[in-house]
Amino acid sequence: MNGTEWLPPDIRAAATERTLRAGQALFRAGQRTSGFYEIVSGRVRLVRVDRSGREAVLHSAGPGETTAEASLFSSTYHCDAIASTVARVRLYPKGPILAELERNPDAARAFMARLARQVMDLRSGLERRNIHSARDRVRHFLALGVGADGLTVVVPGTLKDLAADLGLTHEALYRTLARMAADGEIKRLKGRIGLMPPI
Amino acid sequence: MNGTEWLPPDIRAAATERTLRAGQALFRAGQRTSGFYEIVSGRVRLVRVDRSGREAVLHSAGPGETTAEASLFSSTYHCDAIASTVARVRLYPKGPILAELERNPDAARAFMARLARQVMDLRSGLERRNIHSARDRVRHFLALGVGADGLTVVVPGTLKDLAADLGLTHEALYRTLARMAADGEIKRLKGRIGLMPPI
DNA sequence: CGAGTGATTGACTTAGATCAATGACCGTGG
DNA sequence: CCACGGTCATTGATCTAAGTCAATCACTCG
Repeated sequence: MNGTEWLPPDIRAAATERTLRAGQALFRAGQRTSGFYEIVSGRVRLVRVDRSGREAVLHSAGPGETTAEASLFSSTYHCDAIASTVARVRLYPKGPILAELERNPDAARAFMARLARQVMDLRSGLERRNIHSARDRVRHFLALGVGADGLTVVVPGTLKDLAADLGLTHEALYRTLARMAADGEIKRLKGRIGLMPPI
Repeated sequence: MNGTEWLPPDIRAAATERTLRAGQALFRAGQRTSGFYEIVSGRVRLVRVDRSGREAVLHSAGPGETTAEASLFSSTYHCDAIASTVARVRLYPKGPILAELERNPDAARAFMARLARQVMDLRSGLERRNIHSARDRVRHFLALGVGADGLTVVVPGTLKDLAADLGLTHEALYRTLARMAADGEIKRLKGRIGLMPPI
């Protein structure tokens, strides 16, 4: 879902890489946009800083994720991008990308499909955050994550990562899973969670 | 930001409206996709139902919002759309829309820009939900919402709506705003919130 | 073999949810 | 014109789920 496989090879080749020190700015608000970025390693955050110096994080992207796609459609950046750690990023230059999207309907369609999918995923994430109970939040995740078998859900990465995704502390997630397992609602498997039919 | 102004007039004209009773399905998972919808009035939710009958809400859209955009790029729906209230919806038929996007680069670009912008907004929403303290969540909202003057933030709709947006109960929001005002961090204005420079 | 990280569980605290009541402000229909 | 029902805004009291701090075990990787 992440990554840039959807880009035609020639465009991908046109990308350039760059390394940032922790705290270094990738771009600043007001600067002319040069394209969007894929994070190769490390983390980069998009922040908006108010007059009083407080910063509000808009997005934080890690390896394999892309950031600042919207910059393709505006002439200047509207926020700062700062490396949170040492980071390696890959710039996909605006001009060639836009030209390709204009010329090649397949690329355009792929890009739109990708964006549409992202919108959906983000919406379900947001919807999930509206759920207050930890247990129901886990249930929501499980319901959306069931594989084709309808019986197991693969846990992407570590449980800690999942906890962050769900907006819970890892302790809260461990406890919730433990209780759900004790109640026979789920079964803990290696890297997966098994769903038990209710009664 | 919401709405469908970006669509060329001829396409907008091709849309058809339809009224749903509360609880009535707009479409079901597995059905062939016919296009995406704009909600004219009422609310429609996208839900995925697991074998055990529990439903997980993916998204809930109100007046002026669009839903199921991703269906443009897949042949069948992957979730159900159910009217939560009596609702009037407007269908933008897939075929003509896709054809237009293919033929007209400007429309395509507008569509992509719109999606990209949505992705950004949703990301900041998600980022905000990662903030635990109600006060910091409000600060995040304020920091992102400052108008050009850099001094006031317009509150879209009622405070209740805002509370839902922020993932707080309305009581919690009222209290937080009251405390922030008492501390001189903000000033309550009619339909807006004034920011006070720190000290 | 340590050092680092994930997984897990316990004890304690707190912020925010929940329940409840009140006043202000509509619009509207008799 | 005003009484009524509805919603928003606001504040108080109480409760609880989840956050925070802390300790332990298992594991993997140079």
